[in-house]
This record gives sequence, structure tokens and C-alpha cells, in this order.
Amino acid sequence: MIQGWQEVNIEFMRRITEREWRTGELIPTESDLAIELGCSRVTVNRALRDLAEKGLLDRKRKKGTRVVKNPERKVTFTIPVTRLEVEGLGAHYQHNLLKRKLKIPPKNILKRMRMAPGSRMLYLYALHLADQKPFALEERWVNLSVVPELEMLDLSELSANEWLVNNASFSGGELSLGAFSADPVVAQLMKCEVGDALFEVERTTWTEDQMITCVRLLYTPNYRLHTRL
Amino acid sequence: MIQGWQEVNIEFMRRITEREWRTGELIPTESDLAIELGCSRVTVNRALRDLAEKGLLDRKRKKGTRVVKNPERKVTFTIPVTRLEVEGLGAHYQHNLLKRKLKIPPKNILKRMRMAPGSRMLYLYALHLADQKPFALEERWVNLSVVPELEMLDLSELSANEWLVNNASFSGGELSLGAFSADPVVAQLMKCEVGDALFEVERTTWTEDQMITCVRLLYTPNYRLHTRL
DNA sequence: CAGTGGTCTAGACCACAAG
DNA sequence: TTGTGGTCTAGACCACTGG
Repeated sequence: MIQGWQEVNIEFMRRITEREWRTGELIPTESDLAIELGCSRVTVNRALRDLAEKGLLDRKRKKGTRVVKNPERKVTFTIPVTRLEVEGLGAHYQHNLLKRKLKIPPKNILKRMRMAPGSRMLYLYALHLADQKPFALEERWVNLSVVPELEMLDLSELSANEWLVNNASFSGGELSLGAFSADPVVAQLMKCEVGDALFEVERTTWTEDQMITCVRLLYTPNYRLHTRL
Repeated sequence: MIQGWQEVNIEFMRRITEREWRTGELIPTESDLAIELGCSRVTVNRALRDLAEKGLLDRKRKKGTRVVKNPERKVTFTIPVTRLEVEGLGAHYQHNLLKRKLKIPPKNILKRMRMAPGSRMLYLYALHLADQKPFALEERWVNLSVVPELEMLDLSELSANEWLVNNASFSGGELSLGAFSADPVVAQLMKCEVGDALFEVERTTWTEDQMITCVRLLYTPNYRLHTRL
């Protein structure tokens, strides 16, 4: 007899990887598996649900459970607060606020934040340093109608990033990763060569319908984001 | 009364975002919450477990459940098979195998794959096309002692990527994202300018202790990886 | 030891979708 | 209508860990 949903999970993994259950094919129902393994149906359900969340199984009511043909690997990253990321590398963190203005964002930003044209927002431009060396360049728009407190805050010490993470309730967002070729302005700030390839992260977050903030981060050359599969 | 673990989940989310449960503080025990909400303890458990998986709560036996201070955003991406990614864009996919050799990999690859020095592996160099235009450049090392079938396979039609996804059982891996500045060789193949910033993905996968494959993908300029939070 | 979360069980009802 | 997964319940025992 197999006990515990994790053991059941491992057994099902074995059946999948060893082709006992072939890709695209239906597997037995939860009830049948419960009887076969000598455990309760809920335990089988727990194991199958886990495999479905990992993308290995496709489950539908009435239709049954199938082994997925092209199991797309799901990857999870944790997006850290920049200060903690730097300190995690064992480096000294500093934050340098370069610009801080109230102004009307360009169209592409307004579109990404789904705001009416002409809305005024807080614009922040800042450099994150690790051991005095440029680590990431941050360009951020903040919707002050959602977080008015931020207008009065001293951002020379605490970064907007950190304040928002801890104070703005958040319900959803979008993330986009890419590569950016350093232009002269960026190269000078980042102390790198013009044309260096920089890892770029764009993130937009909102609560319910209101956009909170939209940020673009350019990382130092050779920066890499790592994770396990 | 609140019914269903998803409703319970939403209620708990509300308490967290509205600071009813403050960051760093203990929340009531599962049993207390079950009584308060008028549902069973298992339902409360299901909801709390979900929030813990999302990184909003920290749960420990005997110590109780706390609201996490710096909720690191967890992001999940699906890493698609390149062919499906191209076809998903509505473009015609082609695959062009440029090199295919048995040889001894350089040290950094051996290290990444944790293999003994001097091991011979299959080296593949291929270009993925979308509507005849370069989409991604793939450089891959395959451990033939794990998947010997691949040596005899015709890879001019089916890409190694796809074959491996469907035929190699997989237990873990590493993923690394970054930016790469196109050198002359790459620029010529990708039909881009020297110095263009290309999005770079490196992936290593293994089964148990054996490394299966190690791949590096360079994407066309302006390529971006998107996801929801 | 005692308190907390982790999990199992058996039985039940519901939601969905194919026929 | 029927078969399937999705979920709830009440009660139980286990596993870990602080005192």
C-alpha cells in the first residue's frame, strides 16, 4: 500500500516518466486509483492536483485526466526588493535619487497604465548602487491618486520600491523581461560602454482597477536572473 | 458565513491588504479561524496553504502563521517549445540545423553540467526562424549516455528541443536569464547589427544525477518575455 | 509535554459537460 | 442522465518544535 499524497505523487510521476501512462492518454479515475493504491480519494486528488499545477496533467470534469503532450515547464522567480538583492550579494547598498518630478507621462506609459491622457503622475529616476558601483537604473511612474503619501516622503533614504512593497496593497500586475542596448545617457550613469547589453525588467502593478506604479529597471552588464526548475 | 476555500482565501487576502492582519504578526490558528468563519478546519488550511505558496504567509508548526514582511513577488513563466512559441505568434516556423558534431565541450559547459572532464557530447547549433526571419539562435550540448537515441535522429525536421521535451524524462534543472551583446558571428546569423542587445536564456536539465542537456538561446532583438503577476 | 500545522479518512454534495 | 473532477465536513492521528 502507498501512503501519503507525496508518495502517491512520486508513484504517479514514475508512471508518467516511464511511459506507463502515455502522453495524451487518459489515466484512471480518482476513485479507481484510490482503490488500487488503498488510500482515500482525497489523497489521490491532492497528488493529481499537484501534478496538474506543475503542468504535467490536464484535468477536466467529466472528461477525465490526461498526460499533457507538450509539458511546458513552469518556472517561478522571486522578484526581490533591490536593496535586499544587493545585500544578499554581500555588497553595501546605496540609493541615489536623480530626478523627482510631477509631470504628465508619455503616451506609451499612459497606455501601459491604462490611465486617461493628461493625468499627472510622480516621476522618479534613481540609481541603485552596490559597493559604490552602479547596479540598477530605475525609472518609475507613480499614481499619486492611489498613494498620495508618497508625494511627501523622503525618498533619499528609503527607495520608492521598498516603500511601495510594504505600503501599497497590490492585487495584480504585469512583468516583461528583455534586453536593452545602453545608450550614451545610460552608459554614463551605469559607468558602462555604449552598446553594452543590459538586462531589462518592466513591471506594472495595480490594485483592483487603479494602477499603482510602473517601473523599468536596467541592470548592470553581466547581471543574470537565476532560478531552479 | 463564508463558504468555499476560495472565498475564505479572498477574505484572508482582504485582511492582509487592509492591514487587519499586520505584517510580521501572528494570525489566529486554523481551528479558531474555522470556528469564526463557520467552516471546517481543512477548508481554512486549504486557503492558508494557498496564500503561503504565493509567499504572503509564513507557516511553521507550533509557531503559527505570520504575515510575511517583505512579500517577494513570485512570478511564474511557462517556457514554451520554440516552435509553439513562433506558431503562437501566428508566424510560420522553420528550423535550420547549422552544426552537429560529437566533441568535448569547453570547461565552463562541463562545469555547468557537472560532468567529468573529457566526456564526449553531441553539440548542436541551430537557428529558429519565424516567417523566414531569424527568431532564436540555439546552442546545445546533449549527453548521449542519457539519450543515445538522439545520435541517430534526423534533426532537420524535428528540433532537438522538441524531441527532448517529449522523450527525456526530466527531474530538475536550472535557468538563467540575461542580456547578450551581439558579436559579428551572431549578428550575421541573426541578421541584426553588431552590438544589438539580445535576450539570452540558458537552461540546464537533468534526471536524477545525470545531466541531459544544456542549452543557450539568443532571441531576436526586441524580443520580450511577458507574464502576469 | 503541549500547541500548532500537516495530513488522512469516509462519505457526501455540487458543477460541469458529454451523450 | 450520468460520469467525472472539485470541494466540504467532522474527526482523527502524526510531526515538528518551543518550553
